[in-house]
Amino acid sequence: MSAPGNELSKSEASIFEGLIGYHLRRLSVAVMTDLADSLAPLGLRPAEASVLFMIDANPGITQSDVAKELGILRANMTPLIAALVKRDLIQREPVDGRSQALTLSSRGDALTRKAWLITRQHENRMFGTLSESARSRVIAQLRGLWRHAR
Amino acid sequence: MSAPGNELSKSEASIFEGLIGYHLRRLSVAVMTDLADSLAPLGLRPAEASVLFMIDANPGITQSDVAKELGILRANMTPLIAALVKRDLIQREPVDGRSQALTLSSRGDALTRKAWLITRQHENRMFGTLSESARSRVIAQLRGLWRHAR
DNA sequence: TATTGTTATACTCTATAACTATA
DNA sequence: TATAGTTATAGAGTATAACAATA
Repeated sequence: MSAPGNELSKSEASIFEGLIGYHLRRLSVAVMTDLADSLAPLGLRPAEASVLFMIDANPGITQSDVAKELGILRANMTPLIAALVKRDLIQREPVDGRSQALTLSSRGDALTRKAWLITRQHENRMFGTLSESARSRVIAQLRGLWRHAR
Repeated sequence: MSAPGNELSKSEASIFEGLIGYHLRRLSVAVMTDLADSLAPLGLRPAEASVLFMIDANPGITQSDVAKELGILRANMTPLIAALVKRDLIQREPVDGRSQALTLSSRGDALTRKAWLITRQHENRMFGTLSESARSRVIAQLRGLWRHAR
């Protein structure tokens, strides 16, 4: 958008300029695209990486608890988890007759460390112009708006 | 997330707490969901409403210019525009042998006014806790980060 | 040659309903 | 009765390639 010589830029701005939701969505899409591109060399999508981070921080967590934490529907967790098991990134062990405890395999642990490094580099690339205190303020602002919005 | 008595909340926070992208995405999803729910009674999705707003502000704009402004691929504009024409919300008139000028029909104009009102009410509901100056600062912040990110 | 619009296609994300087996 | 996980399915959003008609 807003390409030089594009005569629509002015009116486009006047329509959506005052809408926070518009700018929020536009930034979120750009950031997610960059994260997806950054993780792609590892063969991971953002949702898969977030599942690995969750299991890494909570060894033995069950599939449905990962789903609850990440806001993913249980029905959609099944193929996601199955793909990670098939790639030998995570292991499943029965807790009882229903639940499965999830842990990272050694390959999964190594890949998760790489994914976490890439995610931090991505954050610095996207938000590195902000000071540490500015980042904290932004996060506090976004958290507050989210708590009110949901 | 963060339901009372959920013992995973602490570790969930510790993983993603420092990531602006995480909070950005979470807020964007919540806001978009509210907007979609708000527009649904009109039979409009956010993308369709944004197309109507664009045509309203730029009568005679072509399909591909709407696509460029909104970041929608031309291939995906075809069914979107076709549906709005079929509902008699917009009209197409040939500019030359290739391009089609888009304008709102009287029904489309009436619906667009309702959609705009709903969008403003949605914004006030989501961000009404912010003062006018705080909203301007948030927009400036998001714009700056977007220009750097894309 | 480049642009407008179309068609076909495919992948991802999200969502609901119905089913099993277990608690 | 409620929960964990699965299966099937469907609707959106997004993406690429190839094509016809026109500039």
